[in-house]
Amino acid sequence: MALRKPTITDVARTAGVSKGLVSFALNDKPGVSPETRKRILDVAGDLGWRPSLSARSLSTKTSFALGLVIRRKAEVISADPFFPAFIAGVESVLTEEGRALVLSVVPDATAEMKSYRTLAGDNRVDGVFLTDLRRNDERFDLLAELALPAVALGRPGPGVEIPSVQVDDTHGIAAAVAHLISLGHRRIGHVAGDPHMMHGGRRRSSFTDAMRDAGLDPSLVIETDFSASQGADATRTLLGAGAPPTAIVFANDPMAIAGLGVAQQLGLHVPDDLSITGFDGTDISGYVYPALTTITSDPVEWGRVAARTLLALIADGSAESVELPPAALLVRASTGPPPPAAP
Amino acid sequence: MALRKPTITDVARTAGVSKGLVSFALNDKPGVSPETRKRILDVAGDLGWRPSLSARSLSTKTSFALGLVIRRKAEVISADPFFPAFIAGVESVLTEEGRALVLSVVPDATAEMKSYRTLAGDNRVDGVFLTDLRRNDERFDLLAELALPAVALGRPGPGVEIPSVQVDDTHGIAAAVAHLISLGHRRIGHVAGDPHMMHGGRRRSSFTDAMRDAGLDPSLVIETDFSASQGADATRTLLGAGAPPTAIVFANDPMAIAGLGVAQQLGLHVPDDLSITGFDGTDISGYVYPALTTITSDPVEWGRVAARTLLALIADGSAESVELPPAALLVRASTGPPPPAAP
DNA sequence: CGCGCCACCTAAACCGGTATAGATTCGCCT
DNA sequence: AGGCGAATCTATACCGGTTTAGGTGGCGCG
Repeated sequence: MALRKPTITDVARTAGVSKGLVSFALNDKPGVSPETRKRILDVAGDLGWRPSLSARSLSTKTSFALGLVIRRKAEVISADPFFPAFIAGVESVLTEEGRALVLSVVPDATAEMKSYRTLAGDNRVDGVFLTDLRRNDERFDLLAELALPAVALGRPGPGVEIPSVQVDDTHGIAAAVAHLISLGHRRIGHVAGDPHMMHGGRRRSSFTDAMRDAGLDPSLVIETDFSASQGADATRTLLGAGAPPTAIVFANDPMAIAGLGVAQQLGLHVPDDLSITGFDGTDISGYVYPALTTITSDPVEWGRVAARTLLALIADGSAESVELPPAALLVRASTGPPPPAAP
Repeated sequence: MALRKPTITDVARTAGVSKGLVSFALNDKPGVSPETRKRILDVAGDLGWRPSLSARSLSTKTSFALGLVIRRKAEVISADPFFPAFIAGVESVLTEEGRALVLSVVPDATAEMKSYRTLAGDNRVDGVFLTDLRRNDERFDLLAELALPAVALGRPGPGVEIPSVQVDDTHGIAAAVAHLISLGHRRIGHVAGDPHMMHGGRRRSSFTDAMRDAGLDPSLVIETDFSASQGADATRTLLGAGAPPTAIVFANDPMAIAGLGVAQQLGLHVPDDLSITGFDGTDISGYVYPALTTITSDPVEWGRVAARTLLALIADGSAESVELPPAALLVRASTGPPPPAAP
């Protein structure tokens, strides 16, 4: 009756070897004859031995877990469809590797810093994912101080050496603008995300660049915090201006959906009176009416690749950054030619 | 220069006591004189000592972490706004307690079971949250076998002894039906969730009960998996029927939004031609047009209470179930009187 | 034949805490 | 004065692995 779960000592005794040798066999280190190794592993299998994670952690100082710190106010967290999908991707890799994901959701910068410190200090994780990169991100210094391996989601600014996994969303925004221009739009607005975040800033400058390249006015931009609420406000502001845009490029889907709501509330018909594009290709964006033209990335794949990259970084001490396929424009029903009235 | 982080031995040596005593002082156990205790804690503070989590885990067999296993296909996970908010609530409690949340996202039942086994076997967590309760849920037996403390989200069926934290969503559905009836609706449909899930089943039967109590036909119900996609399909089916309903009660917000999209696509005006209610009170539901009448729960609070309950269960070996304030109806613009044509 | 070397394996220290058994001190009681 | 018990503290085993320092035996080679 195996009441207690077997330990390495049980395995050693049963196999008639020392426990050190069992450890060698387990981690296939040299110095164990093939026959002995097989015998040990067989015995371990028979006994149903699974080495204790805590004991391993204590002696190796690794936790076999990765960390993800998300900084979002509780009210806003649900609005962002990125994380659940990203996490699903991460998990699909981690479970195969017998590792776990430690999640930390914090409301503000102070708590965020403390969270990284605790995660590292308690040896809870062997590495972390860095999301929502910001300009002059304090976290880079912190991670260096803590000697905590990290993979960035998105391109860190120049001078930062940590590996990253990114998609080129520039291309997607440019494609959206090109699409709208080809439909005949000339006054195009942009409801941008948080300019302090790298991706917010990058999408915004992609928009500006694309407009300028086309010889159009790139100044119809309103910055937000990516929330549906501010997306709605921004839309109202844009549409209330003297010469409102005939199309609006939103920096994410929830804001686009909120913008669509505002337009409809104002009695505008989308896309006849106003064209709208989203960003992210969330599930729900295909089911609003009209279905949103949006720019799709693949957050699940992003999670998978980021997890593999971080594991490689931890194992090898270095890892190559990865560029995922660029975000692609998915044309649906929320974009069309501008109204005849507007030139 | 403290290169190495201090250990209990350093503290003991500096304070001039044995390390056992330091351990006692730390966990305020009896047998330490007040002065000595203070001196030890002072020294610990000066040295910046933080007890090693791995070492503690090894000797106490507790991990100071809680687990959450989410079973969702990767494609669907983003659609569910519950989890991010719930997790934010859990975290707000855990960070204060110096505990972490280990998240596991799995695609199917097999992986789910394995996940619980691994979490328990590796001693990764001291307890778990049980979400998406199902009828004859196999997890109850599994958790008993693993001797893993758990708190259920929602009411487990009879005969199950584990503590739970729940909101009475019956009340919310009933309120929605009452609201629609008071507006004059007589043919009301219901796009239900997964009947294998407890909350899906309960909302459905609440609907049926409320309708029957009002003397109305409770049979206009279509079951779905809670996804926007199936919500859209169900709406099309209901509206395409011989005598379509004048109002539809959806079992969650994403389906309601998808249903709204379908209605608009069919040229119906909401709420003049069709009234719609959602469920969950997600952020985005207030920004679609018309803003959704919905039933609000408070998933953040739910997370907080669930976390506290699970911690109490782990600490004391037992905990009281908690009933949260019932879900409340939030009347917005998507509900109104039925069209005159329909009696 | 004796030496060195390599392959294989053991013994024991170690990671940093917790827990238990026993030592010491001191006050109090008879 | 002697003894008992409570309070306080020390020494040490222990949790279950990893890792290092040695030890043994067999073989090739001069």
